[in-house]
Amino acid sequence: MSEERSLNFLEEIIEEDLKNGKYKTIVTRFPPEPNGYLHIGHASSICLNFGLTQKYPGYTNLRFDDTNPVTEETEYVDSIKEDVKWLGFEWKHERYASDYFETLYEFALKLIDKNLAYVDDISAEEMAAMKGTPTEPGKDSPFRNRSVEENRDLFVRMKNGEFPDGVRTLRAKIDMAHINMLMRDPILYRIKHAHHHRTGDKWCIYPMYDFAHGQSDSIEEITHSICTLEFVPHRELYDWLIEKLEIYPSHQYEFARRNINYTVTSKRKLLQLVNEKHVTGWDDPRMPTISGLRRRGYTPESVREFCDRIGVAKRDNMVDVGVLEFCVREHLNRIALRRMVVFDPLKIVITNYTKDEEILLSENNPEDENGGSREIPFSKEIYIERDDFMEVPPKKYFRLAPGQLVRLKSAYIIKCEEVVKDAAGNITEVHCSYIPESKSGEDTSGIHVKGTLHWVSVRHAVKATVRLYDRLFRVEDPTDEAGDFKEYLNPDSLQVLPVVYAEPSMKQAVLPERYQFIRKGYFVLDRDSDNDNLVFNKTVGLKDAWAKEVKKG
RNA sequence: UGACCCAUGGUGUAAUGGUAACACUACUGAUUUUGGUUCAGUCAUUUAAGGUUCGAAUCCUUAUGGGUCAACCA
Repeated sequence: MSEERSLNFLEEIIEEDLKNGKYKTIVTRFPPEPNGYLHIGHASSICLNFGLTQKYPGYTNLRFDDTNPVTEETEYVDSIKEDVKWLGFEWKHERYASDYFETLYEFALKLIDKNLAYVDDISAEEMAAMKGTPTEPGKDSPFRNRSVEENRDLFVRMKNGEFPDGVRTLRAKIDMAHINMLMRDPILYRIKHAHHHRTGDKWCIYPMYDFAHGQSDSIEEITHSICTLEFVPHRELYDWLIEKLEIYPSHQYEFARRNINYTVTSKRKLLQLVNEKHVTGWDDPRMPTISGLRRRGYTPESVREFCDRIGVAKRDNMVDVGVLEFCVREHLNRIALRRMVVFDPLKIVITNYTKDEEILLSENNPEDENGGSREIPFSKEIYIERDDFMEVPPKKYFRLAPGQLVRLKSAYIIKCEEVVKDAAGNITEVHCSYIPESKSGEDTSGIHVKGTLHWVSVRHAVKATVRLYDRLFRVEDPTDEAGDFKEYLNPDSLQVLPVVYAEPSMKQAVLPERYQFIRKGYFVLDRDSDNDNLVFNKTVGLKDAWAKEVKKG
């Protein structure tokens, strides 16, 4: 039973650290900024950080990187917590960078006292101009050599609110000619007279990312601070600050963010889609957000499985959504209740059926022996799917056609006898005969048919609404195309079928339950449902070999 | 015209100097009361060129390609 699974590069680092005694336990953190909802890319980071401390001794904190009050809101904090929990993880401590504002302020003072930070009065424009370029060194600010006393005085006054936004900053004194642009006297604090979602109006100076993240890691004694590749150049500054501050040495490690095709995973872009109403909200089922996936019907298990399968590495990647879809199908196939729902009805009249009705039994899930079964009423008039009948069938079509036999799932074999049309030539109904000895479970007819159709009794059908989703974008990588990424939105990403016909047991449909509409796909009840109308979201379709066959021609 | 990161099938991830593996996709076929599921099978001389070595995807050099860095964002 020894499942030899190779380690990813972070696990290798950790095993090495554990083996050589560098650490006895490890501490990681998941550090979102509460300025948007979490998306599938964050799920990878969550699974990674929490997964590591499930595998190795230690724990994971949830830390909100809330150092920019103008973009952050409590609504986001709440959604993030909900999403992490939904994914199935428990954090040890819930922390906020804002918990540390006082300490961070002390840290800044310490740097000033060591003559490693100074207050600068130049404007943002001047600063940018003096920053240099990757190939040219920057220039020292004329305020770079202020005395420690003056810096201290000015910084305290910045904190006390004596200056308006933007007129002064606190910068680290490193090297304006440094080859790493981030080391060219980075800004540590800026003035923002803004209301913070947690500290209110207490502060008017706020630390920058580089003066908050590593310090928070250090305060929490995070051993392995894992972030994405774009922070690689920040590591040098991360280490410099920890060294100069003489605080707990956390270490930063970077991995490549996971990209998925036909969607975008950037909070900024997702926010645009929400604000400009291209979707109904952060949890629109088409969104790659955790809340969108949840509403779409994805299970936490399937999302975790996905993250596990795509792994972690340092190379750029573009994961096919097909993997995500495979993961939900795999899980849903095991747990979803099978139900029959006809989307586009064609009425079948079984001419030789003389009973008023009868109750048939059908299994809830063929994958689950203990899944039980439910009752389905059968009668003389039923609906089948319009495209399950063809007057002139192509080769290899084994659904209903004139003279052809077909089985109605969990019921009888029927034979098409007559096609009824209206004056315009449209097929209005199809008359069939049934074979009484072919009843499911007690079939003595000896007849074998290739096709089995789902159906619903006309008289007993329950009306419902179904929402079908397609990929949000028409192209694999919308951000890689010319022009605005929104030009590449898929105009047909949502299709609503206001009325579909479901078997009566669907009246009992409940939200957490997952359903497979036989031969259609997986569906979940949406919160927009009410007593008068059930609304279902399509999570993902079934694999469809026939559709492929048809496409091939 | 700089620094840093990266390069293995269509895709993602392994192989940690000893005859390239797993999964997804695609394609075959078998089973099937879901054209689903399940099962069996097919699909790469590891970006290139040198070098080290008995032996290189792995180490070295160079080239090529991709990515990142000049927000008072994170």
